[in-house]
Amino acid sequence: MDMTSALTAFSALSQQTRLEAFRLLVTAGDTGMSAGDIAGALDVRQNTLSANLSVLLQAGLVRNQREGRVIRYFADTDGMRGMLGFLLEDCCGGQPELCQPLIEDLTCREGECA
Amino acid sequence: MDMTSALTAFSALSQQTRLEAFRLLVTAGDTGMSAGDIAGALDVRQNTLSANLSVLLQAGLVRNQREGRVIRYFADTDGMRGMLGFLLEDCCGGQPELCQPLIEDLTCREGECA
DNA sequence: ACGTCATATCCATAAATCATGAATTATGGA
DNA sequence: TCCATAATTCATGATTTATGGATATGACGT
Repeated sequence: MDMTSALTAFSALSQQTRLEAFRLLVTAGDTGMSAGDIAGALDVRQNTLSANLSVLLQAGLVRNQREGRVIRYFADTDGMRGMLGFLLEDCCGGQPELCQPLIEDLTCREGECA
Repeated sequence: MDMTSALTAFSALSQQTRLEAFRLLVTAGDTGMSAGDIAGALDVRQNTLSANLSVLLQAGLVRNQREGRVIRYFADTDGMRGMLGFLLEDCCGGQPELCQPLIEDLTCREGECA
């Protein structure tokens, strides 16, 4: 992940509809959601959502897949990882004590996870 | 962290000078950097950088502290944590298998850290 | 008090971004 | 082939954002 890609990713998440859509897809996990369902859930017009999804696509934060008439979208884990890695890159290498508690907090609490 | 704060944070990081400044501060850790040093390192005009730092401040991603004539800036770990937590919120709760590898990859490898 | 250095703020202009409506492509069923 | 549905693309006007010059604040040394 380079500076330009990271900027594109952060920029993509800096708009309400896109951030909401992305979080929806993160929650949906491997199941994903169709463009129409996302539009319905967020109460946004179809073309507006479509434009926003394509921004997320270009940013590498979501993937999509045609299923008949429906186009299903998924959060792209690799894209997220790249973005977050870029942000924290030298934090971990240079200043472990800054990075460690941050990671710990993100990790699931109380064994809820895995 | 609510939607509005998260949007402000992502928006703050979606501009090159600000993203560079923030990463610089992440690397600097507890030492922080003066506004002037940041401007020098990034080769940006003083007033432009000042405006950008104030955006990062408002977004809760950096803190600052006056030291005589100099104003020293620091990455705000709590702010970062809030932003990332918001982004991954229901990923962890709802779909552990999506979240876990992401966290693992961010965690320092090979015991380099801590 | 004065000069100077380090930052911040104000203001105007240039540039980027966003939601919308209209038109378009692609798919599946009758 | 014709129609309806799902989604995208395009052009536009409105809003937002970035930048640079000038100016203001605040702190230090003399």
